[in-house]
Amino acid sequence: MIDLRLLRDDPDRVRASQRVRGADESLVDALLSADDARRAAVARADSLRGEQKALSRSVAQASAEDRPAVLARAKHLADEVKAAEVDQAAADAALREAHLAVPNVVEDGVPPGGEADFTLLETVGIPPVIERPRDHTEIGTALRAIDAERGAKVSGARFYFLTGLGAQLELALVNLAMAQAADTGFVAMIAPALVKPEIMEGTGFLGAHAAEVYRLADDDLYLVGTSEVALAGYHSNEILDLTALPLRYAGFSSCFRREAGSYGKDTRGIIRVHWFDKVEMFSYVPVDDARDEHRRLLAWEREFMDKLELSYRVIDVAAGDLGSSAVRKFDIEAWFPSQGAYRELTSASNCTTYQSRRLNIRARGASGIGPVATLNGTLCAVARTIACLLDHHQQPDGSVYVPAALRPWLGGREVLTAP
RNA sequence: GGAGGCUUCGCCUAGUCUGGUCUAUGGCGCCGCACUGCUAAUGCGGUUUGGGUCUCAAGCCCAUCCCGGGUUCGAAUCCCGGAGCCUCCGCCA
Repeated sequence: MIDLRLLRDDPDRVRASQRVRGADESLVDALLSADDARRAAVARADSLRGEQKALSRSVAQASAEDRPAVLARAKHLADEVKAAEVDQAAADAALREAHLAVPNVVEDGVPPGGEADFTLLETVGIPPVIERPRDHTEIGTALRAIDAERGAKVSGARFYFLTGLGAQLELALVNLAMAQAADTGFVAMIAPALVKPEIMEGTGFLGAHAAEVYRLADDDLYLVGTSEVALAGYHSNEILDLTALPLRYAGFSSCFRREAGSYGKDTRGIIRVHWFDKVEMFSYVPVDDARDEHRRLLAWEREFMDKLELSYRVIDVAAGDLGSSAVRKFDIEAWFPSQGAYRELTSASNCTTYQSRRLNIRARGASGIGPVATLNGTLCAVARTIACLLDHHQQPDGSVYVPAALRPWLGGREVLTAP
């Protein structure tokens, strides 16, 4: 939810944000009028309620002969209050709906446009030159690290087993990511993959991307699509101590995505799957520090990429591709030789106060209680990272080079070879 | 899954049976002031959270006693539904 005060004071800024997102500007005016309507309804109900309260109090003191008349008036007033409260509830609901429909106000400098309109910030490393590169599915199958066929047999398309070296590789990546996070001051977390509706709603994933989310109807729970969800919900309905910020968590959890509408995309291998594990960085910071924290998250993501000795590029995602919560998003795309293309491995988003408002997370400081900013960044989305490692570090003899940073977690192994 | 108990403004707590100055008691903590060589102690005052109004200052008003309904002129209090925690029984990795 955006700040209604900002909306009232500077609606043009919100309109401009909608424009660069390619989103509907009229939503801004709908929100403004819903806000006005709600305040009017609240004022009316409040004053009626005040009147009724005063009259009610007088009932006990009224003399016996006055009482019936007072009661009759009070009863009438009670009906009016009830009607005003119905109006207020409707106005509240209308405001909330209009409020949820407006995405976060994008940061200055974000490129306008859609998916293809990103700005290239930097290219790091030189993509390896490989003659007739094989893709990760072929390599992973030969190493008996990935068993996609049995994944499909047991769970369906876009499922897989990591076996032997593949399983060890996941554990190594998770360990490496968690070790880096701990060194950087993050609190390690193993987070639930099932969350309540209000948490899912609060993180903004039930808007435009609702079709992506698995829902367990029998239990009214959602499967998270990213570890960010549980980490954002962790402090929901809390007032944090401003001096205790930043609070930084590194969460490990499974993530689930329906991949609705992605038929035909990345059908081979484990690049786009219904389930994968992930280590995610999540920060709660003072509002003024969000921009800097965003750059820090990106730097830590790059550090991890460098440890994996991957060549990659950093892009500034265009406004139309941001998602409702983020004001800006930096993606790291690593080189996949078999595809001759850079593919997204990590993503760092600054959600400013958008999620914290929805989840009712605030901070108490010297100048009172105020909002906090939340940010998230991928440290390691395991399945896709394994896919990239196999592809990027493949050797002519079919083995796979193991980056030095990963070796301690793989028993010192320098190359992966078929067992 | 079954039975019982509990949930009050940061923490603890009074109030619930018997509806009405509950505009929620007291303690702890915290903040301010006073006193005092300093600290401590003591005294006085303040201290839930959100919303509305407003010269966005004070003030005033409304909501808030786990959540949602209901009864009533009036609900922390009565009724119904739900959640969480605790104890016991059953089941279970």
